Amino acid sequence: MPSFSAGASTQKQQNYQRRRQQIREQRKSLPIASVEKRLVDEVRKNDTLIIVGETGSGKTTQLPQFLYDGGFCQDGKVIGITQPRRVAAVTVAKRVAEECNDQLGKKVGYSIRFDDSTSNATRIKYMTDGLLLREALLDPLLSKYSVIVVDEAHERTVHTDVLLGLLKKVQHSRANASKNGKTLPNVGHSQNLTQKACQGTRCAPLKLIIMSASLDAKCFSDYFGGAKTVHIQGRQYPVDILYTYQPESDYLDATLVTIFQIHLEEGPGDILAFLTGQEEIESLERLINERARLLPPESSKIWTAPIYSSLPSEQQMNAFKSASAGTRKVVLATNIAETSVTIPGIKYVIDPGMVKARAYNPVTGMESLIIIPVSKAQALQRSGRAGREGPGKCFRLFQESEFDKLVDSTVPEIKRCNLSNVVLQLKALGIDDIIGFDFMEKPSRTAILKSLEQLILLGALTDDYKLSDPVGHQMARLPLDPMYSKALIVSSEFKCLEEMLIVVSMLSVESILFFPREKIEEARAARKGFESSDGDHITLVNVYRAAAECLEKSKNANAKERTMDKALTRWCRENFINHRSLKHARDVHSQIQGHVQQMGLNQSSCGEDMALFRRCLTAAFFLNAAMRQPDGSYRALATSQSVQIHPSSGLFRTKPDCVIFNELVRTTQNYVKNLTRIDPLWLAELAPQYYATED
DNA sequence: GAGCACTGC
Repeated sequence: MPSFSAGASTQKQQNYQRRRQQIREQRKSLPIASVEKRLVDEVRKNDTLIIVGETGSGKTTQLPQFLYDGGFCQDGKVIGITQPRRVAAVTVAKRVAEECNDQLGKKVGYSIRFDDSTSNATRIKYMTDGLLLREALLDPLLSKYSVIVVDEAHERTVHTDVLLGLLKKVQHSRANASKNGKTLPNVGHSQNLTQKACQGTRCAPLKLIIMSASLDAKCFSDYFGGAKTVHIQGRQYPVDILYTYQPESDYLDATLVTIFQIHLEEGPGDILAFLTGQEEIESLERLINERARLLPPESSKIWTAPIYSSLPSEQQMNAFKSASAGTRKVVLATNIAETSVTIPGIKYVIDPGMVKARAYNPVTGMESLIIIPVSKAQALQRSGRAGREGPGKCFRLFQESEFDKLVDSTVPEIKRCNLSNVVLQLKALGIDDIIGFDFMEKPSRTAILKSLEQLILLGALTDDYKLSDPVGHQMARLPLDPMYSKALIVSSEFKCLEEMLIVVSMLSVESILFFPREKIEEARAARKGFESSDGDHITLVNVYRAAAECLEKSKNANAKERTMDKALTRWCRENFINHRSLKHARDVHSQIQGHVQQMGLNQSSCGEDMALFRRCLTAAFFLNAAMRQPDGSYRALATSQSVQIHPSSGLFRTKPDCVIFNELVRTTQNYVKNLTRIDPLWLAELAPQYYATED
């Protein structure tokens, strides 16, 4: 026995040494490794540095370690690195912890919503950009950070843009604070918050590093007063770009033809085609499989793998599997494959040049999804997906002259979405002048005014645009759409917070009920069991409670957590409920419950009194009321738009006189979703400020 | 009788 165990441990030791050696070599071979000293020097010399690093440069994993070794974590200070996506924050943190030969959550950790793996010992902290914004509400000077690295800044998410504006301000405040010792200037931040944050600590200047993969670093540099820009080489194989000679009128058909052209004429390697949505993917998949049957028997086979975000995870995994010998994999993907996931084995990319994008009309306040041409940067990102493992080819299904006409980069999200949440956050950070705020790219004046107006109607702002006390402060603390935050506060007064907490949790996630085309009747029958004739909100409460009951039952049977989860998964399958969404809703529920407890809101249930709950829904969502018209259509009262009840609503057939709704989407026509029937008289009674009687 | 790019707190 002793000799055996000694052998095993020697073996283990050898494996360990080999792994360490492998990591050292991988790190040394990264393009960024050769410029470590120069980078650390530049960070020492410059308060703000822009780093342009192409894919594969190693900037995300290496730079924080260089800075740590360079002494930027002295006095317990932390290096924070923000990412636009949760999964990136987690995977990079795990990798860096391994490179540091340390347990995750010690020196290296990550923090994302619902999942915190940091400790007092954490010095290199990966997190989502939205989370850092939340931290700023509690510590406006972000005083524990010596360096903040904003990664993937070129993606220009709303969170990134707000964060950049905020960091610029924080940097000024901290620079002045350290110059003046303890007398603190008030640079936009509310005075008492700033003082509290700096009490007893010396606020050293904040180092900012903006990392971007796009070549267009000038906009970042300009924004930060001509900040120094450093370029780091990437490691990417060459990709041949091919254009069509003629314009293609039908990009779906052109994609189909190109897939078979590659399959029959090009060497081995998988294909990735970018489409705009689920419907296109499903129809192209059918077409490919029909045509694949006509291939000559001696030719190699084609295997299609769809991937888009609402596809259940097990089915998404298909796209990552390799095809069997003699078969070519064709991945049909939405934008999810552009940045969020990397699919191995891709040699050919097909880019029809279109994308489904969110659009916002600040006049009507309506968001919609429209299909538009991609930007140059996006086309570049897509073609890069062919060069991850070897030289590749990208087939752009448009002419080269069309490429030149594309916009350089995608319009930042902040210019095409509802800003209520952004404005509320900025107000809570003590930034009062929103119109004058130094955004990197300013949203339209109309959009800002629209959100200010909405926040006043919700009672978050006073008539002179100040954050109201306590409602505005409470609303800003809740990580929810402002209208949902307000609904919780209202429900506390109506004594039905328990029900409203369930409703806002369920409304905050992707759709809970799902209807597979092939089993539509079964799905409908399953929903009958939860359905309320009063409308969809109460149906959602019923679903949530039934799921909780299912979990409670298996808990009483002393089941282990895994068994409980299995029971719930099965229950979801039987009832045609999206398990991922339900789990997410339960996470949101428990997080928000913590917040409302701290705020001391009245946590009671309305019991069986659903009329009370509907009155509460009316008081909360009065801005979204619609009346039936003689022709059977509806009119949204706030905007006078003509709308229809979406067929997914339980009230689709009933057609009540008056409803409140939570979503207005424009597709083939204007649809309202998530409805509850109400008495029209309640509007004037419960929202007199808005529905003052006209006669 | 319709359908939802992708994220995030």
